[in-house]
Amino acid sequence: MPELPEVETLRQDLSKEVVGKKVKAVAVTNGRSVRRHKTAKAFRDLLEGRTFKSVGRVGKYLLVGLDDGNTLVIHLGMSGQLHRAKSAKEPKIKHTHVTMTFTQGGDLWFVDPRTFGEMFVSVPLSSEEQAALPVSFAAGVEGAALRRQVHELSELGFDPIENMLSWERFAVVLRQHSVQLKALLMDQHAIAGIGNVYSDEILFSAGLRYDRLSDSLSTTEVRRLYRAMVEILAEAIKHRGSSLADEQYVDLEGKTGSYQQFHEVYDREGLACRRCRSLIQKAKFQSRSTYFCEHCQI
DNA sequence: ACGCCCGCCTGTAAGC
DNA sequence: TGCTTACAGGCGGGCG
Repeated sequence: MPELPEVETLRQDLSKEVVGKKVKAVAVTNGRSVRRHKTAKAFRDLLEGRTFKSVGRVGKYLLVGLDDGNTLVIHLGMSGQLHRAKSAKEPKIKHTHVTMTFTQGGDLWFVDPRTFGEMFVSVPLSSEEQAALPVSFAAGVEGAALRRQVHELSELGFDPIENMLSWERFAVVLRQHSVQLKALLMDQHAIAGIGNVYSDEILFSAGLRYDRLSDSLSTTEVRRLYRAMVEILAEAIKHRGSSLADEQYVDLEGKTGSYQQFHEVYDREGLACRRCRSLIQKAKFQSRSTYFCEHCQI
């Protein structure tokens, strides 16, 4: 479940913990986690001996800049975790699929029970190859250089924290499609980083139903949605993300986030809406659960 | 061409 | 009590 706020929390911690560290050894114990590479050895060879220079993020992707110009890309999928181990002797965590050991000491582990997550090293394309790429609508906005460097991510939409559009341009994105709001918020090609949890929280905060069509909003409603998106995500980052009962999101040190205590709708079916006291509803939307307040969201 | 939905996975928990 | 089944969902790909 890690979405933008959880990934951003990890990005902040990683930039303190691993920037400047040199990778001594990489062990892959489940090849599925590095499935974009032909072999686990190909992945290892691109990482061993490299030094981590920076840690960026686009949407739900972590981008670790390497000293040779390549980028280590990490996506946590549903159940991925990164764990900072003090040493390789620490008790193993079940479902640890990739282990990195640093020359300065300490380990970074990639743990992922459901194996939807992945890691890969992205090598920049030649200028001819790059010219042949389809230009995503977000290209040209601030920060697009980072995205172009990782061509695998060239199709991602704008990041609402790193590269938020003006509300007027956001209105254009909404009017470009005629799609239900929750689908648009979760569409990574349009907006990068929002998943099932935060889409519900943003829509409640904006007072809009999940099934309202994106091109049906008044100017006031567009502004409310814009404000809700920025505020909810920023607030969630401040509280180090959400840790839910089954998802078990934890940070590098194994600590949970605390934003779940501020959730207004997600996983609150049958509980009273804190704004109007009517009961929070649960519905199926595109074979996914959706929580909302029938009274507060129109 | 585009939108929907399955398959990939495992752990947890409800239900019979 | 113990087994089976449903559910959780990000994302790529396939099908309609």
